[in-house]
Formats: sequence, structure tokens, C-alpha cells
Amino acid sequence: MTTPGEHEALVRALLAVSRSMVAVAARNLAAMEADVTLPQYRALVLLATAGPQRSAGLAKELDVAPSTLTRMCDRLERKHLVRRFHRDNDRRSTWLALTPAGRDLVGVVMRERERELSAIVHEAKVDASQECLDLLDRIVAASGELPDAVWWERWEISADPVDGVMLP
Amino acid sequence: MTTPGEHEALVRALLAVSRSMVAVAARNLAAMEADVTLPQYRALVLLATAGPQRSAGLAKELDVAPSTLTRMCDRLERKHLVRRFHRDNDRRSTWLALTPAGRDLVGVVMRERERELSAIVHEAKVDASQECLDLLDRIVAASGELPDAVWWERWEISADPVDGVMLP
DNA sequence: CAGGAAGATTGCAGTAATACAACTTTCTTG
DNA sequence: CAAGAAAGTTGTATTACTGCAATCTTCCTG
Repeated sequence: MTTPGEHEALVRALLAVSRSMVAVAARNLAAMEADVTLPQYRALVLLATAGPQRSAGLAKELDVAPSTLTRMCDRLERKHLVRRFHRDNDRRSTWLALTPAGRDLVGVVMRERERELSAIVHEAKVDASQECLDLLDRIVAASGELPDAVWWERWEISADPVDGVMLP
Repeated sequence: MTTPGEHEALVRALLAVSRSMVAVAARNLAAMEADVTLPQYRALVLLATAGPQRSAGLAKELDVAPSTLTRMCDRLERKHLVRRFHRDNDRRSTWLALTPAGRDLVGVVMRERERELSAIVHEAKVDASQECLDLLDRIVAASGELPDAVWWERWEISADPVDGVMLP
């Protein structure tokens, strides 16, 4: 079990890690010059991991007003990164899904980030014991995020999954 | 030394960690409702860690045009989070520094993030061996970020350091 | 089927980010 | 000292984000 001191030490270490990872992600996304804004990119990532959504659901996850989301999706649709569709003969709810291009964009950004992390790990010359890997995995799980392997599975099927498994 | 397989495994684990930490930071900042935008917050953080800057230097670090930075600082100054001043009888360069309020804002956001990370660590029920802490520290160092203790030192003196040690 | 609820969009309005070009001031150098 | 470089600010314009209120379909329910 974790003693108070160990707990604090780990939290402090993670706070620094958090700053590192945020900086890496920010540089990474800026460098892509991907023609999407940060709010737009957040929407794309949500669609990649949580799958197609109703407009209202996505608005709630992004914590913006419905009208804000409508406008944002207008722009994303204009760029062919997202598409709208309907289901179950329900013409009220509009569903949103990534296009293959939208899926690819998220994948490219993530692959690039992976490349940067690889360089950092190389630079750090660290030895990753199983114990440390487990620790990282548990932190990820506790924060509510998906393990890497699962993340990529979700990503893989996130474009055009209408006949697939991601629709509830 | 790290074998190929271990390297890959660590990179993958870190990629997931990166997604976690970005999510935590995003939630965190959004929840603060701090009356600053993300670009503005990035500027404040840079001033907190790198100390007072010339306008051009900050613009370069943020990768925006000088005029963009001027306008942003107009807004930050209006909110009393940043102040402009001159040095060395040089009336061309304008320097930028945090006000105490600006410094506090950054500190509050970071403390809140620390609180969230503490909850996650608690939830994860992990045991942090010295080996794991060292690994995290080396990752942080390799990414060019400061260790937590140093970060807080910099933060501490970042407001009104004109007679202090942060000015080159 | 009629009334109302649900869901998204549109009208309207304000703020922010962003950059290019022109300009002002100030420093530096020949 | 004069010419020019350096640094920041202002003028101007575009795009995006954001939300509230009104509207328009569409679905549901009595």
C-alpha cells in the first residue's frame, strides 16, 4: 500500500509529467498545421474514441451549446472530416461520424506524437521494468482513459462504422 | 540498456499517459472558468516558468505574429494579469511580466490539477517505487521540462521579479 | 389527430485569435 | 549626425468560438 510520502512523491512526479505531456501534445498539434482548430480537433478525437454521436451528446461532452456544435460541424463537414447522418428513421437526431479523412487526421497526429515520445524515451535512456509499465497502465485506467491498444482499435473502426459495432 | 521491445512498450504506455494527462489538463482548465482563453493561459505559463520576456521572445515561443501578441497582452493587461515595463533605458523593447494576480492564477490552476492527480493516484492504488519515480523524472528531463520542485521555485518568484534573479 | 416535447438549426451579437502591411519611436552604426 | 535597422503598436480584415432566443421539423402522447 502507498504510504503518504510515496503518494505525494508520485503525485509531484506526475504533475511534472503532466506538464511535459501537455507541452509535447501542444507542440505536436501546432506543428501539424492541420487546418483544424483545437476545439475542432477535440471533437474529432471524441468521435474517434467514443464513436459516432448524436449532436447533443457531443455538445455535452465538449461542454458547449448545441448551436456552437452545429456551427463547428458545418465547418468540419465543409472540410470533409465529419459527416452527418440519420438512423432508425429518426429524422430529428442528427448523428455525427468521422469520415476516413477525419479518422486519418487523428491517426496522423497521434502517430506523430508517438514519434516524439519515442525520441524522448531514447533521449532519457531509461529502462522500463514491467513494474513501471504496470504503474503507468493503472494511472491511465484510473483516469478513465483507454489503454493504447484499445485506443487504436477504436480508432481503426471509427470511420464509417454505420454497419459496424460502434453504434448503440 | 533498453531493448527494442521494452522501448516500444514504454512508448505505447506513454502515449496513453499523454492522452490521460491532456484530458486531465483540459478538464481542469475548463473547470476553472478562469476568464482566460487557452492561448492566454499558455502565455501566462510561459511567463511563470521562463520569467519575464521581451514581447518578441514570447511571440516566438508561442509561434504567433508580434501583432497578435500585442493584442493578447492588451487583453491580459486589461485583466491585470500581466504588466509591461522597460529596462536598461531601452525604450524600444517592451518587457512582459506576470502580476501577482497572474502568478496566482497559474498557481491555482496547477494546484487544482495536482488535486485531481492525487485523486487518480489514490484511485489507482499504486505503489510508487523509487525506480518508477526515477523513470518519470528522466522522461520529464528528456522532454525539456523542469522537475516539479524547480517549477514551483520559478513560479514563486515570477511575479514582480524586476529586482530579482530572473532577469538576464 | 392535436398539442406538446425533443432535437437540431438559424438569426443575431459579441469577443478572441490571427496576420499582413503601414507606421512610430528608438537605437545603432558608419 | 544621418541612414537604416529594430521593436513594438495600429489599421484593417478574416475566421472561429460562443451563447441566447427564435424557429422549424419531427416525434410522441393523450
